[in-house]
Parts: sequence; structure tokens; C-alpha cells
Amino acid sequence: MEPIAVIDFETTGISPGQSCRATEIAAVIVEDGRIVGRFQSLMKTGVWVPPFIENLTGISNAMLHAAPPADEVMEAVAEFVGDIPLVAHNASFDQKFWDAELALIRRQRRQTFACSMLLARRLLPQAPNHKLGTLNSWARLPVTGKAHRAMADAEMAANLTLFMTGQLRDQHGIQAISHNLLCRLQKVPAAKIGEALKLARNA
DNA sequence: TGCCAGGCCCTCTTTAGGGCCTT
Repeated sequence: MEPIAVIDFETTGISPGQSCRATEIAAVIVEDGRIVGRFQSLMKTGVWVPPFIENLTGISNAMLHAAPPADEVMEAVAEFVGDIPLVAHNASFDQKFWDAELALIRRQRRQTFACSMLLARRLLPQAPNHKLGTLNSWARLPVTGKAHRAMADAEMAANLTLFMTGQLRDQHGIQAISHNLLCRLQKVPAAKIGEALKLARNA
């Protein structure tokens, strides 16, 4: 598979806007079955972090006060990722923040997102649930650090994506695995995934 | 004033409702 960039945002809430901004971004580049590059930074936006989010992520208002400005961080991570296709766990969430934070520095996303959660629902239906942490423990993937910090979660999502592409290759006999295939599979109705995997194997 | 996401997926479905998943 071509290189992919797996990203994860920590934020002050659930939907980007004036009172909800990113607090941390991590991106890892995955190539030849392993992580070959890492970017991580807190980012200062001036938006207050509610106590619930401080408790969840461990990212405090004091930590962000000393962080680099969001525009500088987003410029840097956009350069780091370049045109490499993106992956995130529940990508609709990270895509909203990626697009919103880029728009604030007058940049536009040029690549598509694949979603490790939508893929896991189809490829790993036997998992107890499809939360990132649960899937990583269930698949016995490495512990990458404190959950709900951007780099730990990005590495977990990267390892999970590698686990699923490994299954596509080894269990389903699919040789031509690409970001585009992941994007196609995540849209197949869950009940028809077997059919789609057969088609991909014979392609 | 009071509200506050949204796309996906399943089912006791399709003229709908509710859980999942991300912070």
C-alpha cells in the first residue's frame, strides 16, 4: 500500500466553532507496514478547555497557554502530511476539525480520509465494540501511551489500520490494498462486506 | 429563552427511533 497519514485531534468539544477548537494534533506516516514518521504538537487557540475535557485528555488550560499558536502548528502539520492520503478513527470527527483548522489559515485539504472505525465495523464485527482503545486491546496491539492524547491515539489507529490491512491480505487474499480500496470498503453496506471482499480478491 | 454534531447502522424499520463513535 502507498504511504498513509494517520491523524488524531484532541479538541475542546465535539463540533468545531468559535467555542470549540483543536488543542492537540498528531500525525504518523505509515509505510511498508510500519510507522516511519511522527508529528505531534499542542496548539494554542485561546479557547477555554472545560474541566470534563481536561480530565479526559489531561490537556489543561495552563499547558495550552505555553503551546505554540494553532496557525503555526497547522501550517507545520499540513506540510508534514503533504498530499498523503489520510486515515482517522471516526474520521468524520477529525475531518471536520482538519478542514476547519485549515480553513482558518486559508488552506484546503487535498486528499481523502479513510475511517478505521467504519472499516473495523465491517472487518472486525466480532469485537466487543468499535472504540479505538477496545479494538487495540482486543487485537492485542501495542500499548502506545496514554489514551486520549493525540500521539497515542494516532499510533493506535495506525496499528489498527495495519492489523486490518494484514487481515485483508492474509485472511481474505487481497493483494492490491490501497487507500482507495479502504475508502470503498468502508462504504459497503455491512451486510454485503463478504461480497465486496470477494470482488476485491478477484480484482 | 433555550437549544446546542452528525453520519452510520440496526431493528420492535422505511410515514422512525435510538445507540454508536469521536472530544
